[in-house]
Amino acid sequence: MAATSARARTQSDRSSEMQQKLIAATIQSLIDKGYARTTAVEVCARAGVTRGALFHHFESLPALIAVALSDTYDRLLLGSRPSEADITIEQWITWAWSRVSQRQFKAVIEIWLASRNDPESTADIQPAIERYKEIFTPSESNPLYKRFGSDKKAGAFYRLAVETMLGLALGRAANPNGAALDHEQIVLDQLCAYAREIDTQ
Amino acid sequence: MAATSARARTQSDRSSEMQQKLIAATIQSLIDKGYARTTAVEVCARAGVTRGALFHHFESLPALIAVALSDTYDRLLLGSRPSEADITIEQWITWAWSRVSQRQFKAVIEIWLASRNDPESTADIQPAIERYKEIFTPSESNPLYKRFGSDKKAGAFYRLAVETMLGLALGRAANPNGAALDHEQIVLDQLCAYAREIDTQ
DNA sequence: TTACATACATTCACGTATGTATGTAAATGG
DNA sequence: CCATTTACATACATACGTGAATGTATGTAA
Repeated sequence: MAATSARARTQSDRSSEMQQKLIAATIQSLIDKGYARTTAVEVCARAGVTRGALFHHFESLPALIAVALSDTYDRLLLGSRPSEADITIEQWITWAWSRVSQRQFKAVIEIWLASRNDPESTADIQPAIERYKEIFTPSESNPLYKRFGSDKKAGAFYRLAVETMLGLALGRAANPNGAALDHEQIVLDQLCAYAREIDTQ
Repeated sequence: MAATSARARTQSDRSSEMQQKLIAATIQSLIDKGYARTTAVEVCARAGVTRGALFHHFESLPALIAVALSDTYDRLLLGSRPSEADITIEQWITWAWSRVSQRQFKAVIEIWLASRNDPESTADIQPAIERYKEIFTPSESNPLYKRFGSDKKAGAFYRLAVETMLGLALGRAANPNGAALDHEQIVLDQLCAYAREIDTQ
């Protein structure tokens, strides 16, 4: 009953479905168990497959993690990017925090920190990390920054706001169940207050 | 030539010297190799002793890490706390960053994030983590906060500044050799600018 | 100097992770 | 419809980390 397209299950369908299952299981494992305990056994158990499937589609676990990171990147940050035309800094903060505060972002932080210490995986994962950082790193290729970067103070505040939100995200990641810090809203309100100062200037 | 007090090496001397050696090796391993690769084997190799020594003085590796964390806490943060009498917020930021920017702080972040995911160690380490957070968490027991917390805006900024510095510290920890981010100084300058606004109010 | 406690070193038994080699079922193409 | 490839599962070899058991050296008190 379930699969209406059950008959058209081509090889390439099986492949991409399996890969998506493994990617989802990887991210969830990173959130639940952290980087060190995200093993091939753990990921495959969550996906309901054997390690044979993983090693068929990916060269190694770090290779899978790298793909999972890029996938999360696209899904979380690029998909819903606000139009750069007439956005205020306050609106940008609201948008950015709505992304960074997602549970999936803990997976990103885990990878940032832990993969750096893992020589077996750093070669695979580092390129994906660099891609990730671009969106928050002001540069000419970043349309949002071009909007704010012209003004010196706005540019400095842009970078400050990013670091503040990363600090809050780190606090969530280090908290038992990823719960928000008590003073999270206070910090965000203060950040928005500073943003409005610049917006109304 | 080295040890002038070579003759007075009592048992308790040997113990505390060994414990200090193990603590130092643990912190350095956390900085160099991260939490997951800080094993009992690794720590003992750095300290130049066998695992027998470690397990003689500490119940387990997590227990040693917990002690190392508390030790770093005292050394890094409590030792040089500024006098709360007439400090400005800008001075406080300068002091706090001079602490958080130390390489040893990467060890703290590693523990914050990774030990949470390690059920074997969380019972040992969590109490030490709680101790750590107090100094940055505004509360009645925190003399620095009492100085700023009376003013609502100053209190909000205090918390914001902490999160911003933690974000910068995370960036350093995730960087190859713990190098500073390119825009670190820009963010700190902006933070100080906001601090002066409140100080001169 | 004898008797004991403390401080370590050595060894081994065990669990768990990785990578690979081999087997089998499901698609695809002639 | 059969040959071949693709997609997985199973089994095994290897490596590494932990913890406990046991052995040895060094300090300490009678």
